[in-house]
Amino acid sequence: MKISTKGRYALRLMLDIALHSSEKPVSIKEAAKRQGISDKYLEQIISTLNNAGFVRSIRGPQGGYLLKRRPEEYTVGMILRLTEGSLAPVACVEEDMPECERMTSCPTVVIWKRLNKAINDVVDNITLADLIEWHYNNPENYVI
Amino acid sequence: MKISTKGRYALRLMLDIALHSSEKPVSIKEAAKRQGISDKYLEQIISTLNNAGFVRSIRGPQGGYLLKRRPEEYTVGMILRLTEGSLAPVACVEEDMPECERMTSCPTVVIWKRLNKAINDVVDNITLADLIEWHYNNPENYVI
DNA sequence: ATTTTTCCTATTGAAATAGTATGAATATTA
DNA sequence: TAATATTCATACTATTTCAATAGGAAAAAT
Repeated sequence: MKISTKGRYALRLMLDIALHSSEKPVSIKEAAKRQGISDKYLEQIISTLNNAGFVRSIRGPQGGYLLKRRPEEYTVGMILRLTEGSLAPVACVEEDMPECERMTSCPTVVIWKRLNKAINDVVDNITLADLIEWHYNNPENYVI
Repeated sequence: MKISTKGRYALRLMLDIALHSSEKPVSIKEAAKRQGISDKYLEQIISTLNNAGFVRSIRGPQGGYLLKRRPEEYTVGMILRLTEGSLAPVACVEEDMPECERMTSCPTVVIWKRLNKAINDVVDNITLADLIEWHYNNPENYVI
């Protein structure tokens, strides 16, 4: 029941781009350094974000990445699902899952349905804009 | 972000014992057959439950397992945490975790805290007794 | 004594995780 | 136009986790 580095790094990367792309695109090298993450690994992650159209890429020197949309248009859920895959705690409550034949009599499915809803309610109601706002409201982040 | 078979099987096993031990202990062979799970694998799982004192074992022919306490005394969370380990979505929000040094300025920790709370709120508020009750309230389970 | 059960530990194959590595393609700028 | 900085694409690898299997010892009932 863990969120892997892929999802966590993707979130930090999106946030890093949001916070640092006001003047110029954010290169992976730059973001990797700031975040303390391997740049080769981040390259793989940005590729997923890029292919999904979450960011726009600019090649060559001075190139890098920009968000395609405004921060309020990305939920944590969108980013995690893209990079992690489904967040459902068990396969049988995933979207477009052919119902398991003992679904109606399964004594535990109610747990998974509730858990699934609880997880979705959290991740689908926090946006990148929220994270940015909280970041700026935290005095720690001015002590630089 | 998946619950593994260990946790899911442990839950089904506890429920199976709860439902079938009124007259005699439930043997692993029996439970494995009913649940359609490998009995050797279930043996490993029951051993965890037994070592934790969740069940009482009786050896020899006509032996098997009984719940140590009443169904209302076991939450889903107790069973899942025992068999799966911590349910925290990331390590840094686990109990007795030495705080990560950038905790106070971490822009994503708020997500993990909320997610953790949402997960705990679900699993710590469903007991085996609830599962049993729902089971009996489901007409499907009488069509046998 | 035989059988049925739990108990204990080791092994295994497959998949997922968390990266590294290599190099091509593209664009900037000197 | 050459050098450089970047993205883009793909392959590889080491480690760990997952989901069992396997084999046999110990205990208790008949």
